[in-house]
Amino acid sequence: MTTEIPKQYEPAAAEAKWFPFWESNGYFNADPNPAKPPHVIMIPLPNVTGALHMGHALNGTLQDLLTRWRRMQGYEALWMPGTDHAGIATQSMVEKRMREEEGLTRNDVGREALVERIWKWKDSYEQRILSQLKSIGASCDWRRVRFTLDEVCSRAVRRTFFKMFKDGLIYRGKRLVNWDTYLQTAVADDEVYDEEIDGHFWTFNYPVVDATGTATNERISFSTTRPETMLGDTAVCVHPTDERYMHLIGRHVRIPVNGRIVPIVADALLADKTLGTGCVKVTPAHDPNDYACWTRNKEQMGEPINILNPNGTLNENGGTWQGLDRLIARDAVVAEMEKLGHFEKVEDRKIPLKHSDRSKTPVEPYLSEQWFVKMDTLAQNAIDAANDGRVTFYPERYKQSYLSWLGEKRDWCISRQLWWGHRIPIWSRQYSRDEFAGGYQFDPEHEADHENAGWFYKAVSFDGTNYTVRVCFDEGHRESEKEYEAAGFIQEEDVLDTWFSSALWPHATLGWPDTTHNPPLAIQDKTGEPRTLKAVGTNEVLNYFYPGSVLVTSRDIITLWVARMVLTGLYNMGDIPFKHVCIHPKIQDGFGQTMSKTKGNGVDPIELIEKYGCDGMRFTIASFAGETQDVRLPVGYECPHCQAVIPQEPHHLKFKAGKPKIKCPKCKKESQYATPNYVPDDGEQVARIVIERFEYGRNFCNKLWNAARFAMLNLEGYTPGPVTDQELAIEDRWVLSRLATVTDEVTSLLNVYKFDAATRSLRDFVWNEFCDWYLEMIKPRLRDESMKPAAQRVLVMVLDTTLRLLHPFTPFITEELWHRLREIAPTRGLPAPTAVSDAIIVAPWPTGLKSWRDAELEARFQRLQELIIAVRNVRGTYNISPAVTVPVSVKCSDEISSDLKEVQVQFETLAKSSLTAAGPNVIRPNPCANFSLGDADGYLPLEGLIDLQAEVERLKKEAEKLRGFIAGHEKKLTNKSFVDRAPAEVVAEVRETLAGLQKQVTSLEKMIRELGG
RNA sequence: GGACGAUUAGCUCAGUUGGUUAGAGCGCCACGUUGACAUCGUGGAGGUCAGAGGUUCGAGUCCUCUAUCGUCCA
Repeated sequence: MTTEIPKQYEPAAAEAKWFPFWESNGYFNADPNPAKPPHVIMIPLPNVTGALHMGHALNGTLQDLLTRWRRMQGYEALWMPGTDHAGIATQSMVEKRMREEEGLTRNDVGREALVERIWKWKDSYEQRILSQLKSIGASCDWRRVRFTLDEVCSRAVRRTFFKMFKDGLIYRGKRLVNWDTYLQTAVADDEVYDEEIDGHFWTFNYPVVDATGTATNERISFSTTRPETMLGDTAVCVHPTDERYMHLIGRHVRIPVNGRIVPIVADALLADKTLGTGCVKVTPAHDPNDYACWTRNKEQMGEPINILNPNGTLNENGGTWQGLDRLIARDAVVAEMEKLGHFEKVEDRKIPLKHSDRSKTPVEPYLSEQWFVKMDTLAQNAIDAANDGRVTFYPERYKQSYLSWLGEKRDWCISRQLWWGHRIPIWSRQYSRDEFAGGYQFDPEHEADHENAGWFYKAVSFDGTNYTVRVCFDEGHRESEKEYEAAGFIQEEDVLDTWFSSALWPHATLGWPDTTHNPPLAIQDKTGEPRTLKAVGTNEVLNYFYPGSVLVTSRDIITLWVARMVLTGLYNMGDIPFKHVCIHPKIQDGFGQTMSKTKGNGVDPIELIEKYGCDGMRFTIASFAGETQDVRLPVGYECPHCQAVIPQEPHHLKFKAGKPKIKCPKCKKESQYATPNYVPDDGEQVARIVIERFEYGRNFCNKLWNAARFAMLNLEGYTPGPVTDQELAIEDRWVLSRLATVTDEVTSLLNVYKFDAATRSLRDFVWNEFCDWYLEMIKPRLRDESMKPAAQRVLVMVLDTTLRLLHPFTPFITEELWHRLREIAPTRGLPAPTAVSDAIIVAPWPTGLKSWRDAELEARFQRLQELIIAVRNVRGTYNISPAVTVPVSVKCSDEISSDLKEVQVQFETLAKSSLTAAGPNVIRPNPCANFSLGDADGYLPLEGLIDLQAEVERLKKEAEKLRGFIAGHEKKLTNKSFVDRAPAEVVAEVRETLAGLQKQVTSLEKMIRELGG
């Protein structure tokens, strides 16, 4: 060994060294390779609105873990990286900043300039995100990085839209959106927030009319907070079983302010008998609930009536009030109703109102023209794929949310009134009936040629007055597009929903729809000749890597994303995009709130990596990823003055003006603290974020480091060579048996994505078995020249296998140790050694250890451990100085005694004691300290060191505990139904345990008597 | 309103198909720096498994209800 081995693991050094090593050697790259099976993971593309937090770190860690594991197993393992343009979120961030910093709106700068600004934003965040991913050790094929708006992905979007339009799956329809009248755009549901405002609650009535439209004496009363919407009413609605109104159902009322006659409909979902008058007005174009009611009662109500212009003023349906702002019109309508005698009362009321997050103004529900994808067949295909098991969810229960959402088959609204995104590739023009009949200016043959060539599709619709011609082009026909533009065709202003492009991610990133070339690499391969095969005229990358293996994501996008990927994969590729869907927990802060960018409670993984090391972070976070629970990470701030940890409180997360400070309760000093809301002053000592749970992983890494350090310090003179059965000590056979078991466990746990159990299994093995017992037990042999070679060989083999098992979890430390170990022991293994690989990242995953498993030996070994622990227990109880070696004699069967003699030397190493005698004839010395294990009784003659009175008490207490135990068992056995009905082996087991307990308590009682107790 | 999940030690979580008197890490107490590791070692204290019913020979585990929390969909 030439290099010093530090006493502490230094993560930063290993991280800086090994990531570039892996990347520059091309170990992350995956190319079609017929000699290997593929394993493919597509990253859940992070959006470019902001930096990653611990939720992403968990997601990334698991994908990397799986990728590294499969790579070691011999798969051609591709982990495809990339980012998402996230339409509305990104555009609104940029618009907001532009407004705040320059006072400009998007209309001031125009479409092109805005989009250019957003690209700049994207570039900087994408870089940040990708570097964060690299910091967590992500072994993505970085050459293949994609972005949903890049050329490759855009082509896929364009083709999919074209195909769907041509197949009649895309149509134009009306939909209620949240309309921001200030910014004059629709905003998504997650871009609005609720706020209570002071408002009014008016009650009016409408006169009921007879068949001729003449008012009767009856009136029907209702209440509203938005009287102006009366102008758009298309019905009033009552509950079908409301006795006050049942006789009116099917009759009509007249809206006094505009004279329109509308029906009285019955709808149990909208009307509530117990609220107010029990009757409500229905304005489908301006209220989501009313709109839903309209969809159920279309035939009676007629078309919804939109009364608003995009800027919030009344349109032509406002009659005399046309052009007035809706709020001014509101007063006018109230006054008119009062004048006409239909006003009943008004009261003040707090009204919850949706506001646009972007303009902070109230949004209006607004019926607008949108583009939709028909879901019936598409959704059904995706449902079938999950039902017949082509797509499997882990854990299984998440299949339900997938199925129930798809089962609704609600058509997918894909248009967004934005500038950042894939612009809808439809050009349209209206023709009057005469114009259209007078001949169509494009040569039909010309169009037919385009259509036959497969890149052009035309759809004509007629609304009774005008014809609308819509044409759709596939990608790559700009000249033809220009021809149509010259003829007055205009391209749609709207862009596609971001999810439309991310739905194509699994095949778009592999180059679809280009089936004749491999997809271009985003970054040129620095490792020389790429391994990509050079067959001509096919897309081998797509052929080889599709369908993918597993999608790793969190449950909140099962509907938005997972379902849609399956649906488009089936539609475009005729095959599912991935076989497994692994749903992992969500990361919450200490208050049970999901970490998110908007809440400001996100913790940057980089902070934790700096503090706990990348591997420590990964190991900890992998230990969270099990079947059920979401994970809480209580956050603290470390006082820069005294290092005390100050727990985070909710107010720390609220945005405050100025530089927020935190006061340390211990040293009473104040300091600025790290939050996503502001940047601390330069040179200021900042209270950094700490999450103490991550010490778990950091400590584990340090333990591993030191175990390996110990091993390497004791490998002087190591020689490779076979190890014979005779050379294997009991601890060797035990540790190998345990290692074989753990290897099996970890492998099968990873197969079903139980990362938490896998980390536990590994930690327990490394810490509680390898370190606590095995390393201690081989110390004597390592000091003995004749026994050393075999001990070293076993030690090296166990360490080697352990490192490989750990590599997917903790890649950096294992790579570092692998290289250090390789210097000393480049050839190793049992029973006969072989040369090891250049790097652990490409070392084979451990297999074939089964023959080492020996359950009987493990049981014998466990008896030895219990004996050692019992001795330690006595030492602990009497606080015997570690400097003192205590004598122990053990009364036991010849069998146990022979095992004991084999490990006699271990009593010194493990319990600082000397085994003076063992066997059936051992006589109990008196006075002494005692323990009983049932089949082995131990005596420690410690006159002067122990308090006999206390010893009697201690044994009595122990016996008492056992008697309780025994009572429970006896009770069971005297219970006839238990003996009769429980399975025989369970009854036998209880009998056996009881016998052992009785033996143990008998021994204790004897000891107590002999001590005079 | 619907669906899914959670509630186990002071904190954060395990607990496989029901089967000894329920485990881990951190924290806490005592002792310890002997040549791998104080980011450590040894020993210890600490839980009527949210509450109430039920099924069963036997329930943390299965069923019903209640309470609280989380998430998604309306």
